[in-house]
Amino acid sequence: MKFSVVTWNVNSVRARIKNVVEFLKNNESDVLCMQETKVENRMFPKEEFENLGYNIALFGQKRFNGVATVSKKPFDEVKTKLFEEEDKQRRVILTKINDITIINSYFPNGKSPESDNFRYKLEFINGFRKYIENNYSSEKDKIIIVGDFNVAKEEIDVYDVNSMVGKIGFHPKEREALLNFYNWGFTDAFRLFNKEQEFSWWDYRLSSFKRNIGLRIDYIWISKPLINLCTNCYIDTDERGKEKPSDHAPMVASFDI
DNA sequence: ATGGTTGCCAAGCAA
Repeated sequence: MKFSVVTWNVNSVRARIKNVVEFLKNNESDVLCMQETKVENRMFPKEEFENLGYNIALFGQKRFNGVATVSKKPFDEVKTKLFEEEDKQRRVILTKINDITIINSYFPNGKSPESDNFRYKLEFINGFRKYIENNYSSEKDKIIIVGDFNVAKEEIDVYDVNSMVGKIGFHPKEREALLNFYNWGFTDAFRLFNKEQEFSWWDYRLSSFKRNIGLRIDYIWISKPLINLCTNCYIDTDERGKEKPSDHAPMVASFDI
């Protein structure tokens, strides 16, 4: 049976609701994980998703951050506040559907490598890794980590390595933390199916999308039992070119479960 | 080039 999981930093779910509803109608996604919903739970546009047959799991806050996972199948478990480092800001929500755990995550941006925000970013990534290694087995558990990780994983994931030296999103310290997290035993689903350079985020400024100046900072990482079940993974770049887009494009992974 | 754009929410911050 086909099972599709989408991650999308929507940059405000209320500002993006038309694009999101249109996307779900066209794609019939089983699970959509949204980041930067920028809305507290009581103000979340629930009806638009319920009308399309989705169950909703929310962890929102006013103005900033906020994550939401919607699923056609009911959730068997919903969990927030997974680890200490993300306690203050609402950035992570775990859902379980059958035997598959999906963790929807919005990693801190980090502002600049000299800032407190950057130290928080590193603590967040390290705390997240600890939570995963303490609670899951990469060999046995079916676990999917998705979201806006705000770090480009490899050189191919940035538009120009030289101009990204020391910059936020590609600083050696955050890459080291991210790769350490990855090496717990994840596989980058996108790279199972795509060898070329592609991006998932383009700055709103300076016509970055038109010039294809972007980064691949959104990911779908899967544990070992899911590798052979994953049938495709791609970035829906067209979505970034539509009217009133998010600065991130959705990424879709399909599974045969 | 320390700019530019978007969103929240009504000034300035975060991205």
